[in-house]
Amino acid sequence: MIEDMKFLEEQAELLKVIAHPVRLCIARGLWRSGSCNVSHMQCCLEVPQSTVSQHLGKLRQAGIIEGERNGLEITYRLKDERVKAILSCLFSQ
Amino acid sequence: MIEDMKFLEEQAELLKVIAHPVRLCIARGLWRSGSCNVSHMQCCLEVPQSTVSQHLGKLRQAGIIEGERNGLEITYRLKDERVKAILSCLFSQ
DNA sequence: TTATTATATTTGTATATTACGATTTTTGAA
DNA sequence: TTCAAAAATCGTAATATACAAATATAATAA
Repeated sequence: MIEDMKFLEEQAELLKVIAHPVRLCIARGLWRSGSCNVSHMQCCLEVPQSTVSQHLGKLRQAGIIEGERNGLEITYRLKDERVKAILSCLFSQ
Repeated sequence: MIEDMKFLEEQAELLKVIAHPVRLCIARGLWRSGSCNVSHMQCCLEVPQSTVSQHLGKLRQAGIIEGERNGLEITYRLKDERVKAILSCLFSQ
């Protein structure tokens, strides 16, 4: 019997949110550049606007990113330290 | 346009394999203890034998674990360094 | 041999995830 | 006001995943 199943489920959930090529790409981009607005992500990723927005929604809901509105645009940035650490495991050198 | 989409897809796939509470529990257990046989995992996890075996199959197929047979039993161990690094991000102190 | 234990694989099915067009909301400018 | 741009949400079809029962395989002992 595992006592901390709840904790394991939370960590698995965190991994699941970044375990998608588009979301991982967004997270890595934010980790590298600091911030980015949605339009720019869209043209980099070459997927429809609604698809990008849905992936951003998942990342946002998980508390991995947060957005700040500047006029029409919303600029996102990474805000989860565990995710930053995982990204550095996967993408450092 | 992202040039290394293939690489991103591989890394996302790796994350997806460990992004499940049972598989994450198995991976963490092997990371902590070095090795474990299937029967012992089963009684810790309290899920049916076929379910444990299917999760082990996914981990094995992804190259994250490998098993060695000793008589009737098979002892697994972690063999992926990236996964060890991710586990230490999630579970160190 | 036959029986038993440990593990893997197959199969059916329920559930979850994903993609994407259409629509809506929010904001700022004319 | 009205319009256009940026982003979010909705509806839904396609795909993937998880699960457990049943069956198969591998190793050992009697």
